[in-house]
Parts: sequence; C-alpha cells; structure tokens
Amino acid sequence: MYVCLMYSSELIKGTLKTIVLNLLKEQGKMYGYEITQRVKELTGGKIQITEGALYPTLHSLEKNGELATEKEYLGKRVRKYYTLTEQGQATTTQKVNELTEFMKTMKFLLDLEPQPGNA
Amino acid sequence: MYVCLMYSSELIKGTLKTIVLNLLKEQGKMYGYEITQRVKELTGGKIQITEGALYPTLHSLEKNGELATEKEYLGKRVRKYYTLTEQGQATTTQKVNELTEFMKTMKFLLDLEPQPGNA
DNA sequence: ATATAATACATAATTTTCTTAGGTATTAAG
DNA sequence: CTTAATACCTAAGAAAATTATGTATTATAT
Repeated sequence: MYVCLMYSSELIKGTLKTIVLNLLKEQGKMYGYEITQRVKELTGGKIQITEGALYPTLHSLEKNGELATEKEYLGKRVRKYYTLTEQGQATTTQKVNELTEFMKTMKFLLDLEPQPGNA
Repeated sequence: MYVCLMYSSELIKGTLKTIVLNLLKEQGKMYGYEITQRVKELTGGKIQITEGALYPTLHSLEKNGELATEKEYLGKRVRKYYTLTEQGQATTTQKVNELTEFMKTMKFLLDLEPQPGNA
C-alpha cells in the first residue's frame, strides 16, 4: 500500500499566503481549486493545501486588497479567478523575500555543529 | 532610531519545536531562558522566541517524553535544564530532516519562473 | 442508466499554536 | 535604591489551520 509522504501540516502554517501569492505571480490568474491541484502537482503531493485553509485565505487576501476576482462560467458551473492587484504584487515580492531570508536563517540554525562534549 | 528587523511572527509557526529540539541536540543541555537568548544571538535578533511560546512548548515536549529535566540551584534562584531523551533524539533527527526537505520544496516553489504572458 | 469520482465553490466547529499580558522572585547594575 | 536582567510560570485572546460538512455540476466507469 502506497502512503503519500506529506509534510506534517504544521510546517505549512505561516507559509500558505506566500505560496498562494507567489503562484499567482507566476501563473497570472488562477482559481481556487486550480491552486490546490497545482501545488499538489508541483510538490509531488508533499504539500496539499486543503480547501478549508485555502478559501478563507483567498477571501482574506481579497478583502485586504491584495487580490481581485472575476467570475467565469463554464456552462452552469462557476469559477472564481484571482489575480494580484498592484498592492498584491508588492506584498508578494516582500513576502517572498522575507521567507527566503527566513529559510536562510533556519538553515543556519539547523546546520550548527553539535558542540564537543555532547554524547 | 534603530528598529530590529524581525521576521513576521507567522513564519515561526510550526518551526518552534524543531528549533528547540535541534538547539538541544547541539548544545546538549539548556534552560528555557538560555534558549530564548541563544536563538536571539544566533539570528542577530531576527528570530525572537517569546517565553509565552517557549515554556508551553517545553512542557509539552517533556510531557511527550522527548525531553527530560533536572533542576539546578544558583543560590536561591532555580534553573530547569532540559536534555533530549533517546526518543527526543530520534524525533529531532526526523523533524530536522523534514524541515530541511520542506525548505527545499518551498525554495523550488518560490523559484519557479513567471510564465510568459504575465504582465 | 446510474453510481461514483472529480470539479468547484463555501462555511462552521474545533483544535493547535502563538501573542499579549500578567504574575512571582532573585540577582546585578546604575 | 531603583531599574534592568535573569528565571520561572500561566491565562485570556487571537490567528490560522484541520476536520467535517454542505451544495451543485460534469465526467467517468460499471
């Protein structure tokens, strides 16, 4: 039986907004369900964004003026496309830079050598 | 006026346990306050662990059998030293590996090139 | 034909985890 | 002698995810 090796969900915490914003910067225009599938695909299933986490995040980003929406109809089904506003683009750059710096710091912390004397 | 450039606190979420466990692996034996100061020092103030976050985490790790404690008295003041149990060492290795892998995945996600066609 | 899976949106209750704020007490420094 | 630093702790609240639903359409498999 194959069990998907996902990262423990606590690691996603705090990075979800940045992932979503950056993906929108790269793809230009995406709808919610597409974001979940794209992230799953890009990470080989190791990061899976749940809809319960994604939709509230998208709504909050929109409310904050980072994202704009437009609806598209496919027959009777509706898709809500999200794009970055100008403000959202600036926020994305800032958040991606911050996360990049944070990961450098974390890498430094994790790569410290054990002190002599530890069993 | 100098303002310390800290990472936004949401980034710390989910990595606190790993930071603490890894630091204990490196240093062998530490007390709570020492951990806050050491992390602050090692990161140039960019990561500051609050005591309100740290102590509950230490208690929970101890309760879970990852950490063992011993008290040391300096005059009338008490210090509670934490060390990794055998189980804690295994957990640390696993959590550090997981975080390292996660950061690789995140780096990959953040480094994707914008698709042609985006303004 | 019809049941199931996939697509596509959404929200509510709960849990986890951190922040903020407060508390106690000892020791060092101004 | 007051303030800062050291050293522990907890509680109320906020934030952000999980889990569990709910609705509805379209595609796929039996």
